[in-house]
Amino acid sequence: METLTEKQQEVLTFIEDCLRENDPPTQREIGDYFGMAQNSVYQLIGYLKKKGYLADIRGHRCIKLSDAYLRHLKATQGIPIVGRVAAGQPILAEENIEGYLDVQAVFGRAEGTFFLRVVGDSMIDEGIMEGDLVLVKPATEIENGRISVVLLDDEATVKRVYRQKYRIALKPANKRAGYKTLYAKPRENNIRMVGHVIGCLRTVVQ
Amino acid sequence: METLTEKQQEVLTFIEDCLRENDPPTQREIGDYFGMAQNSVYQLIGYLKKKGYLADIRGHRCIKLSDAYLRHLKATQGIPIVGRVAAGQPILAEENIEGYLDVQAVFGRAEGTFFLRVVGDSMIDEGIMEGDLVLVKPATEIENGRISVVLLDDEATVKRVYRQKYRIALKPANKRAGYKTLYAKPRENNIRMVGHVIGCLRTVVQ
DNA sequence: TTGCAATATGGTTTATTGACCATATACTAG
DNA sequence: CTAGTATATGGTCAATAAACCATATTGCAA
Repeated sequence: METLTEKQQEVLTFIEDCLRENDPPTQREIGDYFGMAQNSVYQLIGYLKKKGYLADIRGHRCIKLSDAYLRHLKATQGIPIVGRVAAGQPILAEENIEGYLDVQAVFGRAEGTFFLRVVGDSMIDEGIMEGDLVLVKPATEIENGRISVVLLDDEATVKRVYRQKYRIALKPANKRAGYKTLYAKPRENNIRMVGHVIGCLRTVVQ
Repeated sequence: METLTEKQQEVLTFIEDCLRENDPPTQREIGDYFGMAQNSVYQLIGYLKKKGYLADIRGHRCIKLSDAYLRHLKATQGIPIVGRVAAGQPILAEENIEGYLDVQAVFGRAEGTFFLRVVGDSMIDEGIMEGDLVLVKPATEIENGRISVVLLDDEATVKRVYRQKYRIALKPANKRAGYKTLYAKPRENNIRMVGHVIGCLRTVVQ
């Protein structure tokens, strides 16, 4: 994106702050904040629109960030992910950051996803432990080998699920305890596919 | 919170939708949307203010949710957490929901938290696997027994950390591979506390 | 030095907006 | 049956806000 002057950046930041709080400012409010006339703001906003940071719309108290800038923010505003740490660098140095995770994008409450609290340790070899929250994306179709949630006799179970010729295999992952693969027949057993596990989350007491 | 009539609820929902997109509506815009006069909206808004859903402020295009309602939303708007599934109930039925997780609150980029990509399998018994993202809250002090991130010779390591008399113990969790506890002496080794692990996150290809 | 971009001001105009009036209807609780 | 609440309308008005004009200053690049 085109670079901004210091003043423009200050004003843009102020506008962003206001918008974040759902309180779009008037030109006068911005002017008051920075101790300048409404008119200066009018012009500043003109520049910000021309440079593509603000949406090019007119109207009373209608100031908005542009779609392009919004995309830009989204791409850079996630939580930084630190990969390998370069020798001698502070941990959050540019070199160490392998990307940014937009938590909202991952866990966005978009398509009816939900968390399921894991009971039992049958999937411990997959790093899914008792008490974890697995993020479930509802689905009705089995995808062979995917870690999925199925409802077996009104019990929600997390397993790797395979569709076989006449039955459905529910494969646990706990070598130590030696859980056995469960087999369910759609006719005989009360089984229902709930969804696929698309994430696992564990929070530790802070 | 005081109950709303159907109309009031509709209008409130519309206002919420607009605000979510940082686009506070005018009374006229709301009226147009529902096919009614600006005046009806004026009155509706009056009710919503009286019932405490909207902030009691006046001004042009200054509509806002009240603090009370905002709090209420925050408490109920997270991703639902499904616990035990009651017999015969749909998975997302009221009875099954043990709470709501406000992902933003947990992962809020508040105090400089960041994710660290886990390398190696030394903490696998704690369910922290290679490739996982551990959420790290920066800290300088060791808290005995907490899973922490330390920088040992410019290598970020996740371990349970203990402060002992003359050394620091870094305890892995992988019985199968038989990793041994590392001991580091602050004088001799280049060791630095980075932070505590406050969460672990794994996302699966969707 | 000339010209342009950025910043700044005061003043004026026009459009938008919320507020308020009178009024009407439907429905419910007492 | 009556009073009150919620919903609805049209009309008017005052406040607010953005737009735009003329103008000035500063600093930088050509």
